[in-house]
Amino acid sequence: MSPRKSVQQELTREMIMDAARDLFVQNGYGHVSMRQIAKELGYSHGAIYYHFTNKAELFYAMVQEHFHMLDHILANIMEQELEQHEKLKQVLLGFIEFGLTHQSHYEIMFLIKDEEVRNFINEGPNKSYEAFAKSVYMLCDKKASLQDIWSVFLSLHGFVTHYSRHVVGYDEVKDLARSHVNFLLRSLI
Amino acid sequence: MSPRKSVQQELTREMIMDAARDLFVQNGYGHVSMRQIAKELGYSHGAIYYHFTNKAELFYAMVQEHFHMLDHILANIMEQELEQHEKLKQVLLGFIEFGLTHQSHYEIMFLIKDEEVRNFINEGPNKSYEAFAKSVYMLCDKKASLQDIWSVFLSLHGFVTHYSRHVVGYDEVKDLARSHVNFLLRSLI
DNA sequence: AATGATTGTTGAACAGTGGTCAATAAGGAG
DNA sequence: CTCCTTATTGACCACTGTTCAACAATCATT
Repeated sequence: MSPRKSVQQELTREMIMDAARDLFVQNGYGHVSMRQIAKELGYSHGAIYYHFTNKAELFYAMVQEHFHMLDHILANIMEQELEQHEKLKQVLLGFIEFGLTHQSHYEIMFLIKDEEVRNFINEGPNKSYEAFAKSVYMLCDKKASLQDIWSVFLSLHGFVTHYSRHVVGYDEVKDLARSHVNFLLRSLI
Repeated sequence: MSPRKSVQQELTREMIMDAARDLFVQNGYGHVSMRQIAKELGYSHGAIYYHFTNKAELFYAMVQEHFHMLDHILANIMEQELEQHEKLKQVLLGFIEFGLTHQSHYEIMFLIKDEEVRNFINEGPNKSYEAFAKSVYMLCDKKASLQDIWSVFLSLHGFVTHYSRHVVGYDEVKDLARSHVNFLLRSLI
């Protein structure tokens, strides 16, 4: 039974997440095993369970980062100096771009049914959605109903989900995204 | 080594699919094992592999049935005597109802990323979508663009996907579905 | 009726999974 | 130089999808 490593290479949450992120982005949630991650790091799989209780917890830790990322992207767009209508368009496109650029993370954020993972997801989506909804509401001169904003979200979600499934990058569907957003804006304003 | 069963109880594709359907509807694709299905049937799991090459093939066989079901639902609505506008509404609502009533099947039809399953899926979705698109096109007096119809589909897909994730039945979101459909129709016509 | 070929079922085996846990050693504190 | 906490290991468990040699039941042919 070989012992633990010396302190300069002690395993950390960060290290695990970094390794997991890479594998995860390449293969998706379902196709990354704890043993793979451990191997990548040069540790035994048991070690990971010292730092994370679960596969689910490990992946959700990464997801939290990405909800923040989404919030930032949105906030950035809001701070730009653009015509209101154009800004609204950018917000919706920004959501799609985020979803298709971080497909694997979008998957856990909004797609995974796995109860174990979902147990960790509570505030994340709600908070992000609230920021999204508020932005859209402002950019519509407060003329849009909450239900309509919700419909917009669901419709963007549909776009991302569909093209995520066929593993397409954002660039490849930029034009379609634009057209979709225009379609949605037509009934929003 | 116990031998095979006598002919009155010989295993068939139908029998396997029936058992699989039940388990699958209850637990979703990822949480049904071949051994479970075999147990349900009173056979060893190896026997299933005589009739289906794969778990993926088994489940896709069921999915094909459900694409036909979706087509029928659509065709039924089209045959009803309704005002055009109302009929269009029913088509869109019909899609959502189908998706939320057969969540597990919708999952494989439109959601699963698994390459193995996707290898079997080729014509199914395309054919169904074409029928859907044609219907919508007709009911709009041929005034809607193909891109808009595609956007409608993606938006319905988003609705189903979202509420599927939270395992809600159609009845519980009927009103929301209606509101979503109205939102979409507003920019379609 | 006997023989042979085909068809269908079994269960052991394989490589993989997530997760647990006793054993063990490294490093710090006294 | 002890004691204690902390981190790591790897055997182990129960499970997964899949393969396949062994074998029996059935059908076809002589």
